[in-house]
Amino acid sequence: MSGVEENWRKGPWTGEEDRLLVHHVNVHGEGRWSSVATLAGLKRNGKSCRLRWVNYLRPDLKRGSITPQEEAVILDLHARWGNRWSTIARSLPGRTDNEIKNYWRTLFKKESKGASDESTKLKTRLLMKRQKFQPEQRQRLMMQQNEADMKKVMTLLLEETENKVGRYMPL
DNA sequence: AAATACTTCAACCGCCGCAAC
DNA sequence: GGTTGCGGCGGTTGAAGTATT
Repeated sequence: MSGVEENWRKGPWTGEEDRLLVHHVNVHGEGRWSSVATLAGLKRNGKSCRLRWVNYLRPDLKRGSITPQEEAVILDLHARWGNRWSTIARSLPGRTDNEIKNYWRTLFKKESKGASDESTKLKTRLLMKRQKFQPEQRQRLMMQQNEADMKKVMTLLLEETENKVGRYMPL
């Protein structure tokens, strides 16, 4: 314990703070977040800087709502991996773990309220799949599947869902 | 038009694993 | 081998926005 109480800024980021952080990362690259505060002139701790960059400022982030195809991918991967949001996010370029986590929670709320349209029927089916999936099996699968395998799975899944959920109404 | 309920999502918190010392 | 600091992760919160009454 250092015992030193830092008075880091908290709460929503201002435009100026964003600008400073983006500039810093553009010049120095990602990483070494704990030193970003002093280097970039921000009164934010490293975690806060990293989070802001990863979840909001990264240039490769995809804006806009989750597509039906992405939703199907999320549901299926959640059935495989459980709440491993960062793992799921790696299969959805431009989407963050935070975004997926929030989306899942929203979806789950809707689900629990009960609905009968086509899209929710598919969601329910996929959720049932998840419940049947034993933890040991999931563990074994985790050990077996490498990144290349995942890519294959994702390609197949996307093709499959294009056909299955093509009639989805966007949320 | 105002009050209230509900939803969304950015950001924080606490924990864990890992690397450096 | 123990300690410390950092990055990353998942769970949670609460402010702001939106819908409903």
